[in-house]
Amino acid sequence: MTTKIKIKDIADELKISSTTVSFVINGKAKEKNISIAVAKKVLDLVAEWGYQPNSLAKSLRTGKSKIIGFLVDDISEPFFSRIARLIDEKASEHGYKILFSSTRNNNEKAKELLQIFRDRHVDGYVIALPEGLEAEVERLIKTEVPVVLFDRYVPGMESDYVVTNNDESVFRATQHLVENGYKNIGFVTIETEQQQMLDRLLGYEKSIEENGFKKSILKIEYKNSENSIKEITTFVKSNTKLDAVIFAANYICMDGLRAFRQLDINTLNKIAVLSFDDFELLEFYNPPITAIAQPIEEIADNIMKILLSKLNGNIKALEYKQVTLPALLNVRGSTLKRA
Amino acid sequence: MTTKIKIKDIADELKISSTTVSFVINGKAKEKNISIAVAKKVLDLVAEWGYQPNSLAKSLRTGKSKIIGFLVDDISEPFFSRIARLIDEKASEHGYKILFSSTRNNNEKAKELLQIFRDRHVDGYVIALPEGLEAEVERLIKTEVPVVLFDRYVPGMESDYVVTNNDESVFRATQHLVENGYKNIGFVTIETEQQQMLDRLLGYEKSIEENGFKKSILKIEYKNSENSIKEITTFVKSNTKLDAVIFAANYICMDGLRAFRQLDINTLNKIAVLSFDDFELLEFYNPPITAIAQPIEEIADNIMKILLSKLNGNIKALEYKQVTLPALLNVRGSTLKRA
DNA sequence: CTGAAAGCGCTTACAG
DNA sequence: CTGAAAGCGCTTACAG
Repeated sequence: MTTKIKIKDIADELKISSTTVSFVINGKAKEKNISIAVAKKVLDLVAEWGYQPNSLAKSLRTGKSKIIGFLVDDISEPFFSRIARLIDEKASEHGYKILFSSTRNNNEKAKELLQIFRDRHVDGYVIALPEGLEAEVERLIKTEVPVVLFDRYVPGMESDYVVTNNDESVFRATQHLVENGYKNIGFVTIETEQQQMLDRLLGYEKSIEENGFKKSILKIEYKNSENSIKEITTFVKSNTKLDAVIFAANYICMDGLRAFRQLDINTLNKIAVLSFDDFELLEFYNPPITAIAQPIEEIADNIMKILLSKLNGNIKALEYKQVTLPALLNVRGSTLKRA
Repeated sequence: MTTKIKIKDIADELKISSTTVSFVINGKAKEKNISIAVAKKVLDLVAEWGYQPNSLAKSLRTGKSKIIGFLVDDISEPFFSRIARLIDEKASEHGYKILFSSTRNNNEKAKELLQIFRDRHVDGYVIALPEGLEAEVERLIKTEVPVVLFDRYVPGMESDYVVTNNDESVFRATQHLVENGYKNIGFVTIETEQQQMLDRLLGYEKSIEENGFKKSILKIEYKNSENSIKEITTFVKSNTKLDAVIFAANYICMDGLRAFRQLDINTLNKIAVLSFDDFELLEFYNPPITAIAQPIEEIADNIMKILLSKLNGNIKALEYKQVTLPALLNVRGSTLKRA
C-alpha cells in the first residue's frame, strides 16, 4: 500500500500552507481569494498524486459523515431491498453512502443500532419504524437530525414520512372485487397497532359497509409462518361462503397461498385472491394474482428529496414533510368477473 | 441534544487523567496495572453518564473502523439480499457494521465505490466480484486488507473465497433429468467469462457427454430482460425436440418462464424446467419448479468465519482460504419422470 | 500505579 | 492573497 498522501504532503511539495491547499480542494479558492495560479498548481498535483482526503479526519472535524442510516425489519424482504437499492443509487449521486441494518423484530437490537448510527455520526436516517420503537425514534427526531420515515407512520408523531395511501388503495381494491361480483370478501391481516396495517383494514371495512356486505376479518397473532398458515386454514374452512380474500401484506399472502395449497382444490378454485404489495411471484402464479403495487420508485424519490433538502438545510428542521402516495391496482386473473 | 460526553469529562470529574480512563474503558486496566478502585470509579461513571466513545476519533487514531464493505451487483436480488442479511447479523455480533452497495453492472461506479470504502477505512470486504473488476480487486487484496469473495472467483487469482460447487451441482441436476427419462436437454446461460457460469455449463456438458446425448446450448448476449426473452423464445422454437431445459441463474429462469408463457401451451407442457438458484417463486409455480439451491446460511457462515479470523489476525494475510460448498437439488413437479 | 503530551488528518477563525 | 495554530476525541509511547 503506497502510504496515503495527505494535505501536508501537497503543501510541502508546493511550499505553501495546508490552509491554502484545504481551501482549494474544498472549492473555496474564489471565496478565499486564492490566486488562480496557486489554485491550479494545487489541483494539478492533487490529480497527479491521486490525493483522496481522509474522510474520517474530515468527519471528526466537521461533525458530518456523509453517511445515511437505513433501518428496516428485514433487508431481505423484496419491498425493503428494492427501496434500499433505489435509495442507495440516489444517495451515491449526492456523495452519501448508506449504512443499512435489519432489526429483525428485535427491539433491543434496534435500539443498539440507533446508538451505533448516532455514534458513527450518521447525517440522516431512513427508517421503516419497527413497532415499539416509537418513543426512541421520536427522541431521535427531537435532536433535529434529519429522519425520514417510510412504509409506516405514527399518528400524532411529528415527523417526515413517505407512505402509500393504504386505506384508499385497499378501498379501491375491495370495490374492484365487489364490481366483479364477489359478495363474501374476507380480509386477512395481523394483530398489530402499526398504522399502515390499520389503515388497510379501514379501507376494506369502508367498502364492505358501503356495499352492505358482511365483514370477515382474520387478525393473525403473528409468530411464524407455520402458525399463520394454520390460522388462515381454519379461517377459510370456517367461512364456507367466502368467495374472495384480501391479504394485507406480502408475507401474509405467501402464507395464504401456502394454506390454499394444502386445502381441497375445490374450495380453493372458488376463492378470488388479492394481495397488498406486488411481487414477482404473484405475476407468475397460476392464476396470476391481482395486487396492490406500492409505487417503489416514487417512494424512494420522495424519501431522498426530503432527506437531501434537510441535509442541505433548505428546510427548517422542525418543518415536516408528509407525503402520501397513491398505489396501483394490478388486475390479474385471480379476480376475474364471477360467472 | 445533550452535549456528547467525552473521555476528558470523565477524567476531570474523577480528577484523573484521560489516559487512565481510556485504559479502563478499553479493558486494559489489568494489563496497565490500574488499581481496582480507580477502575471501578471509571466504569461506574461511564455507566451513569452513558458515555459512548466517539468512533470517528477512535478510527482516526487506530486506523480501524469496525466497518465491513459489502459489494454486489444488485442488493435487491434475492440471493444477495439474503446473504446480506445473514452477514449483517453475524457482523453485528462481533461489533462490525456493514456498508453495502450495488454496482449495477457499472464498473466505473464499482471502482468509485471501492475508493470510497478504502477512504472510509473499511476494515474488510465481502465482494461478489463484478466482471471487469478483477484487476482492481486483485490490487486491493495485495494491500493485505481482508477480502472475502463469494458467488464468483477468478481462477489463478490468489484470494479467499466461498463459492458453491457449480459444476458438480449442475452435473447432478442434469443426471437427475436423464434418470427421469429426458433425452434432449437444453442449457440456457449468458455470454460471459464469469467462472461460476462457465462451471455450471461444464457440469451440464459433462453429463450430456457421459450419456452420449446432444448438447443444446443457448448463450444469451444479456442486455435486458426483453432481449433475453426473445432469444429464449427463438431457441425453444428452433429446437423442437427439446424436452427439458436448465436455466443457469435466477434471472435467466425468470426470463425463461416469461418466454414460456408467451409460447404455445402445448410446446410448453412437454418441457421440463430446472433452475439454478432456488427462490420462492419456483416453489409456488405451477407446476413447482425443480431447483438447485445454494446453501445460503453456510455461505454466509463461511464468509464471516474467514473474514473474522483475518480481522483478528488469526490467519496470515497471505494464506488464502477457499471454500466450495455443495448445493442442494430441490426436486419438484417440473421434472417428473417421463411417462 | 498514573499522567503529560504527541499525533491521527483534517478545517477554520484569526492575524497579517 | 496566504499562513500559523488550535482543535475535533481519541490512543499510546514514554517518563516517572
